[in-house]
Amino acid sequence: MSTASSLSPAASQFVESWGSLGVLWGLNRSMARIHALFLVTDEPVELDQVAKVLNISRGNASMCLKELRNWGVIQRVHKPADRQDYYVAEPDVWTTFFRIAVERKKREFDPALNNLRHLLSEEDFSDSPKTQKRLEDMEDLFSTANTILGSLLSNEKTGRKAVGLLKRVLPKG
Amino acid sequence: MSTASSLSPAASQFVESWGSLGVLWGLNRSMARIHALFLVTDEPVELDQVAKVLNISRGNASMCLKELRNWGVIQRVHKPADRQDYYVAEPDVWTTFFRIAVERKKREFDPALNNLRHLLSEEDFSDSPKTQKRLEDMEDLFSTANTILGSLLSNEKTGRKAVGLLKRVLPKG
DNA sequence: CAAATGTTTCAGTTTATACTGAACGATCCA
DNA sequence: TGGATCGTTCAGTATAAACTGAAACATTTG
Repeated sequence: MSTASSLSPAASQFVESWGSLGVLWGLNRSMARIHALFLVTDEPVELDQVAKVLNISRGNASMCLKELRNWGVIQRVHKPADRQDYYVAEPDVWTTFFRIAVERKKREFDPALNNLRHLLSEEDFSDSPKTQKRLEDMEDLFSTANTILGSLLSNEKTGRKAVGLLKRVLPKG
Repeated sequence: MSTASSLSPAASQFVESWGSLGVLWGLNRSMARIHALFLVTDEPVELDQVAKVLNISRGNASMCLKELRNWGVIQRVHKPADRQDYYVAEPDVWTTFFRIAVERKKREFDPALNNLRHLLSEEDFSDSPKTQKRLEDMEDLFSTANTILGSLLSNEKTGRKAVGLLKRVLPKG
């Protein structure tokens, strides 16, 4: 698709679109653009190329690459007799999706649930039955979400099966 | 729980925690704090009280209340012989959850999917089979998500049943 | 071990988002 | 009809998030 140093118009458009679209995944604009670049590039790419092609600073590129690696959606690779770091996208988009989901649950959902549980156990809201009920329902909702997410995300294979099953079993919207 | 003009320490703590936690739902801090205020308050509350109790401007309170109403998570109510607008939270937290999910799909997911489909149909990425495959997989992933979400969210009752089923059927994380 | 090459960090800056409060418009009531 | 009450809007301001670029750090090689 793309050469090492510039992008075709089509690829470029994809990169920019993915930039906004990536917010859905929880990536910021630069991270999403970089990820898109890898998605449309077969060859391993190194930091300088990323910065140059996307017109961002090396510092930003470095931080984003690190973060994308933390999320497990790109990998660092090396070429023989070349000490530069190259990066490639995780080839399987479903794996990518699951990795991000797992990571976001860990970073965002789990602390929120702990916080909520802590609040509801420490504090006494019970002088109003209606309020009490609502907060209990809220905890139930979060706990249920936790159970389902935990199950779907504990194991990628299980998750994929469940997704396939859901797709077949659910009535058409 | 709370009187009309101030909050108990417990309620106050809940409001502040929900403020950060609400980002998970897609609300900003003020919206989440206001929503939390309604969750721990039985009586209908009016704009001035919201602004005063949460220490935010009337303008901000007004905009947030409007937005929360758009999301369908609070309702406007009136007292006889009183022309002020009062607001109460949707009492059912699952309904609240579904309304927000429906709204976010509409606002965030659907346009993203359209964008992606448009890109993949208009542009030709096919000179690299690997890249082409990845983009097709991506479209498949989004389409599948669309089908599942559409089904779960098309009807609240269906959605609730599916959630209950999932909870029972899935293996423990 | 010094120079060259490649990577990371972070203080300062830019950009995007959220918030304020005064002005305006609408509705009610004397 | 004119003042009072209540709600909304929006230009300006504050806060938070993202990004830059130069300096520091690490690694390799002659």
